[in-house]
Amino acid sequence: MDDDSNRILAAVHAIPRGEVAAYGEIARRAGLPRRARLVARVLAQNSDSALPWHRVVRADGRIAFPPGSTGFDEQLRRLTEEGVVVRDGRLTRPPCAEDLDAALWAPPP
DNA sequence: GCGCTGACGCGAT
DNA sequence: CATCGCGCCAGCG
Repeated sequence: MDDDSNRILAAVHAIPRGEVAAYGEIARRAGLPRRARLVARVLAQNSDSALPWHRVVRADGRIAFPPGSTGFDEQLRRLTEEGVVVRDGRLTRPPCAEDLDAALWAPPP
């Protein structure tokens, strides 16, 4: 497990319940711009069951797994369970970097 | 080293 | 909107 992986995993852990982030966005937060594919690899390899990997989707709001695959179904199930609305494998509202920034950096009310 | 592949992203069509 | 093409990067044979 190298340092890059740890930063990526930390960024994924930071995604609030009910929110989602794009692979590229996670990479950016991990200090690894243009490494979206690396994020995908790390998630695929990761064994931590506590990791909210299902909150990571593609930049256009679509689930990365091929529709019908077990991974797709599992991610869809978990997102739905968190109240995230998914239709035809796509989020009703695509992941917004600014919204996520606000959610993560906003001071507690 | 080389080419292929993929849980990616983005602009063009 | 849906697709395509091309760039990108790490693993693997």
